[in-house]
Amino acid sequence: MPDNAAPGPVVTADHVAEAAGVSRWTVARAFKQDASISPRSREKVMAAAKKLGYAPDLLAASLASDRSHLVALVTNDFNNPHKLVLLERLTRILWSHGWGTLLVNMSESEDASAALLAASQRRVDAAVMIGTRFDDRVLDTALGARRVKKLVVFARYSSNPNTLTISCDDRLAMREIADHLLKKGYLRPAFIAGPDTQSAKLHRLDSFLGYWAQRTGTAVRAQHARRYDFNAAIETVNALLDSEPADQLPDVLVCENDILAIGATEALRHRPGGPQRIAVTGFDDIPLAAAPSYHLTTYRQPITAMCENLLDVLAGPQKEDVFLPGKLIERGT
Amino acid sequence: MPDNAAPGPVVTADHVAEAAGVSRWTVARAFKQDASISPRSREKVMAAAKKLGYAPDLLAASLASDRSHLVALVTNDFNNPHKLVLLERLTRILWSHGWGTLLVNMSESEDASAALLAASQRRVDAAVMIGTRFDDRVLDTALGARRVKKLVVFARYSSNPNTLTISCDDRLAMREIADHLLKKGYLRPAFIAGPDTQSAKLHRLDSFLGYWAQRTGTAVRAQHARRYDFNAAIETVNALLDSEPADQLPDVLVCENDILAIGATEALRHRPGGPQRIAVTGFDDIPLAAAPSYHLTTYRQPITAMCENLLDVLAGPQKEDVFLPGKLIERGT
DNA sequence: ACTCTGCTTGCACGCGCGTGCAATAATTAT
DNA sequence: ATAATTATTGCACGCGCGTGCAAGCAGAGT
Repeated sequence: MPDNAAPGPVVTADHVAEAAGVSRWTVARAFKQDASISPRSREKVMAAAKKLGYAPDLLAASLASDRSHLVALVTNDFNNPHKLVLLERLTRILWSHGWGTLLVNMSESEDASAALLAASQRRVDAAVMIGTRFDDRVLDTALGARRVKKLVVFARYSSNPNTLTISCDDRLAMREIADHLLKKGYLRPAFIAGPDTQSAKLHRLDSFLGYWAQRTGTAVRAQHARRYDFNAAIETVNALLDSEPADQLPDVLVCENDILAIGATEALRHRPGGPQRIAVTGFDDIPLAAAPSYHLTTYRQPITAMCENLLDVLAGPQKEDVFLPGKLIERGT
Repeated sequence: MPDNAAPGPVVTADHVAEAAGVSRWTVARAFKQDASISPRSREKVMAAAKKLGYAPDLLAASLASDRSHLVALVTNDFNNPHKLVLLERLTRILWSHGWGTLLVNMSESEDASAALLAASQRRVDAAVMIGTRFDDRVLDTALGARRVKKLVVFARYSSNPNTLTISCDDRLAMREIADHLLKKGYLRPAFIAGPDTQSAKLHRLDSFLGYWAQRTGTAVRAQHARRYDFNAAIETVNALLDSEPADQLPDVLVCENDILAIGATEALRHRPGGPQRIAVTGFDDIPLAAAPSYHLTTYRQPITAMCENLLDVLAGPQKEDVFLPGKLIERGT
């Protein structure tokens, strides 16, 4: 905390330099992590800086160094509370390591290029698509057109070779869920999927179907919701149940995420013919999943580990795609 | 869309100038809204810019002009899905008007000064505290120490004179809710409040109590939750109900926001002695409030109007605090 | 005392663009 | 046709700091 705030003109490194009796560059060194500077000079500088209330101007630093320490967080799905968890973790961890986060909303267009252009005009060091639907093809043009140095796909998959994926291991996750269901004696699961599955941004559907077939030799029925929200899930579940004879109903609904799972629970609970006793599983472990009314068995993504991987990616040169194991959260199912 | 992406060196205004056969400053003018430039030059410049894939560097522009067109969105409550609605609306509207949004997480410290310092180092033109709890006293030191040019408190109240408040009109809202309840014949409301009320960041509690007393002459019991989340609400409601004789239970729980309301509903539904038939109202109209299981009567804040007011504040000189009317959403209650 | 090594400091130059004014070209008035 | 206006364009300077190198300095070795 500065001893006396200088409400007048902005304090620059020059002022500090003068006050400390050193050159401007020594001031810069004092603020740099492992710069060659004597402890004595650093102390002098820091004292002067504190007195004047100086803090380096990151904007000017960005321009000079060509590294902004800014990353764009790009999203287009603001309906899912899980986004909030991701945002909280990402912003907290990134800021604590010196990265600023620009939040970019691409829900208007479904077109990443506009969002990435905007981000690149701010000179971000990287753009992170967090849990977003997007067109894999536009990424190339967006990358080529403007200098987005790194493009990370977070909590989703992309097969674009210019992109880096950091995600939960969906295949493993679905196998764990399937194993859990088999152990509990369920025999006829149905899968409630969302729109992302269709463009292979998530591998939950095919992983589950494949593994279930492998273990039981039976096929699983899947139904797609139009959007990731309660109401779409309710419609979808009703359509599913309406289309099956009463004696062939599924005994568990495996949902691509918690939003769909909660919608599914709602649908089952308010069926025209009275509540249905069908189990439900979700994915993400949003706070509501733990509420007594749902008590949802779900799967928690390793968000902190994913964020730490992101830090590595930001720091170093391009690395390989990362798929991390999450954790099955057993509740009511 | 650039005709052919230039993957090599970054395209600057100089390159465009050369390609268009004009000076660099004419290029700048072509991109400026109402600059004095002939239509012909602008066309030439735009054509060249398109061909080269040029877009102005906002970072350099910020440094040169001392206006970054960046605003910091500061938050510390990532548990409430309503934040996501606010963030979506704010980012969409601000970006579409040329403002970049820096998302700053201050959930670590409860201390705005660290967050504001970080923001100021990025030279934001304004910081917006969105629905945050904060210590009113630190704002001054934070403002003084570093140049945060404008500080806006969004969806909360602040009495700090150096701050601008843009919020829903809580007083009016609670009166509407009270009127609605009276019309429906409720007689014994209880108020479930959160921690913010204690520091007067919200006026919902006292507004409701005051107005109810004025209209009925009876006092309303209030109970505070420790945090804004389901579980805290569940505890709080159970404590409230346990402390009252069975024949003096409230007939409606008026909750400070939807999170508390949903927790309250959960608590009532899972009471040890069986479900309680007590009505619940909320505030914010989060998506879940519309789910069939809750079908919550609640109050929708005028977010879009609030965002447009924010735009005015960002564009012009400091204005006056703004309190906008929202809308009662009548559902199950 | 002198040289060599390694540590510390100073500095010229540039990052890409905005501002304000001066110079030039296009237009209109006389 | 010439002068008076106005529309358009060019330019020097600076925003605050990083980079890479060269100069300065202290201690170790001989």
